[in-house]
Amino acid sequence: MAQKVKLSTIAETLGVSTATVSLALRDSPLVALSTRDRIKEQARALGYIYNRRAASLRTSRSGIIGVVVHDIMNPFYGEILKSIESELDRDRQTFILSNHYDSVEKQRNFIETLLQLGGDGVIMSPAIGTPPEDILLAEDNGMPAILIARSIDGLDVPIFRGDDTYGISLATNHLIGLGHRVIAMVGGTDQTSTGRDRYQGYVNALRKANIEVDPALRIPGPRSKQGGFEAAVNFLSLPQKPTAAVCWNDLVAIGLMNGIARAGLVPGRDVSVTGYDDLEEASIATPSLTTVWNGQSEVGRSAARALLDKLSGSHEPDGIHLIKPEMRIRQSTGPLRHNGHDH
Amino acid sequence: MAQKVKLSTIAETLGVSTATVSLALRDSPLVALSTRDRIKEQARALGYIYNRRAASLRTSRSGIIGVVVHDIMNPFYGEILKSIESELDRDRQTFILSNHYDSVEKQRNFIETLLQLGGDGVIMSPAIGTPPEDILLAEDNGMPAILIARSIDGLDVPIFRGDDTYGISLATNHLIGLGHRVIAMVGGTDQTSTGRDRYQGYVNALRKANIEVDPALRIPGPRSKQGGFEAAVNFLSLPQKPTAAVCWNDLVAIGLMNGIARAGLVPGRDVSVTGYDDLEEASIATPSLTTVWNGQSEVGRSAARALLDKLSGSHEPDGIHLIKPEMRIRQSTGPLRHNGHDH
DNA sequence: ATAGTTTAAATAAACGATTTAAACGACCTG
DNA sequence: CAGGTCGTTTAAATCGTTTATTTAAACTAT
Repeated sequence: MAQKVKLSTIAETLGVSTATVSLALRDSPLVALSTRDRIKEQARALGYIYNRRAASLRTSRSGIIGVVVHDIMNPFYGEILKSIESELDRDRQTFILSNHYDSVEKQRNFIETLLQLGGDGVIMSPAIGTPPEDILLAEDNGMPAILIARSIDGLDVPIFRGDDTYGISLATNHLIGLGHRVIAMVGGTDQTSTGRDRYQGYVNALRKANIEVDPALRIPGPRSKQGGFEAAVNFLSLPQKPTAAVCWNDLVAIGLMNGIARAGLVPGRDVSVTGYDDLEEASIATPSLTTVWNGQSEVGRSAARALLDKLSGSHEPDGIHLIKPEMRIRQSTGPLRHNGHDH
Repeated sequence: MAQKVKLSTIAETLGVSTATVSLALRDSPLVALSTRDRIKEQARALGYIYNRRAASLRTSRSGIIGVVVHDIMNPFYGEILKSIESELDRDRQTFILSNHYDSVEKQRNFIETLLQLGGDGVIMSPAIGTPPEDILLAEDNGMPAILIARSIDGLDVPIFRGDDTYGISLATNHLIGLGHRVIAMVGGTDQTSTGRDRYQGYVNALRKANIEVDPALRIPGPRSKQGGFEAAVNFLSLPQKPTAAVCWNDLVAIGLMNGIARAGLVPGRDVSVTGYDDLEEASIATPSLTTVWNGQSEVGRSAARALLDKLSGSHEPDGIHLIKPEMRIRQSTGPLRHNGHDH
């Protein structure tokens, strides 16, 4: 490796000061145009590489933004991340990604690392049980946080997420409209705000239609394809013989449909299934999945935008921002058939 | 935000020098044990946050490792990333992730950013058409690179990947063993080393079984679930009426099966389908997918390990490292049925 | 010509850590 | 008691930028 090229290398070979070089490379009008060109040309010729840690030590702006979610391999977060990425790219910000797998400790480690690196801000979907202090740690050290997808009680930090209560009621109403009366809810957990909101939305819809809410029709837990697949056994052996399932998300729904198919029943005909999120995959599943679009791209885009705005001081995006979900009707739901699915 | 706490803050409140504090916090035996304890306690009490950019400016080691792949949302890379993550975590290295979506330019930007941040090393699955210079840019600036999954010709950099030629021949042989003679190959591209290797493996297996290779049985292109789904139409209208398909990867295979099912045929009975990679999803697909395990976890783990070893100077992992793939037989393949799949 | 402006470049002090050589005191030892 | 050793601490240089302040040169206007 050749000797490292720095500002002073350029300065010396050109007989100017490092200050001039620094200014010139950032196109400051304080430097004469001709000098600027000469300097830039020389920088290129020498293969100069800007040292951001030296710069940020001085300026205390690193251009680094952290993003931490439950699991980046989960396509729901994947779609959010994609839109965050494209928004941050536009502003030439580097983003550091991490999973917390719902471990508060792993999440705290990440925040600490980010602080050490001088991160400018952080976008996060907080781990289950995140204490407000962990977020305050970031804020108190000058690193603003924006929440996505999940809320934390007792914390005044901007948050962007879908309107879960409303969204799940859309799905439930759709099934009720098709004549279903025994509707199970598969997956999710009461430990997150999202989990509580979705269950509430389901309950609300049933009540409004004068259908009695039977807690035994709730199969909590599953949040993945694998989970939905395994829940099928459980679902099919419910004594109430549900004719439809409102699932926690698309993954659970697809897994559940696979499980149902494995048992010899036809999802969409014998049992109606709804998903949630409207992942790309929903439309190519067999049968294609009736689901609720949860505004992933919108959530990611606005959260990133909000953070950038906050950093540039243009305005404070405080409070909660709800994205309105939309129904997507496909083949996995159909009218109630009176012969049911006796097996 | 309270006044920022730095080494000198601790030093002053304790009446020692910053040198002592620096040494103490890193547990140097040069500092008396009692002093060390006093200092660490004070650091905690004041909420001191280590400033890595200041440190790395001096030491030129940042603790940052870059990882760039085609698309982190692709579960194949996801599984690799997961094992890289856990290996790097163990060494308390921060990793910065990026997609290049096969854009050489995006990839170069990433490498440049990483250099600016003083990245210690980079693990990458190079974009299609990556010129060797782009990798050398990293190496020449003291940032060693390790390749995964894809090779680049004319470059002497360690690489870890599955043995594609061998792996795909396993799948092809499996189908031949079941009696199939008209076997299509769906997906992939000749633009990557992987693509060429897999096609070669397929051709080799057919030749060895004295089956004529018909180039028209190759449907190149698809690499995603969506792609496989769309390729089904194409596949089903081939005049040769193939009874089996060797797919580029699990995603294509699952998409293809969905497409086949949509056309009223039963994958695994009317048409045999093999995948490649053995993603978690393969076993819960309907029907469960016969596929080839491609050693993702192994690739990720060893690549990360190799980089860490190289950084610590313990040893150079030069050359190519091939992971041996293994067959996973499930429900999506079955013996040739002589009534075929006329439709 | 002279004072006053403008423009261009240079000087030097940060930023917050690490590290090396030197200082210091206490404690031997012959 | 001069000199050496050992354990602990520190002063000062350094890493590569940015930026406020100075300085120098070049115009302008009177």
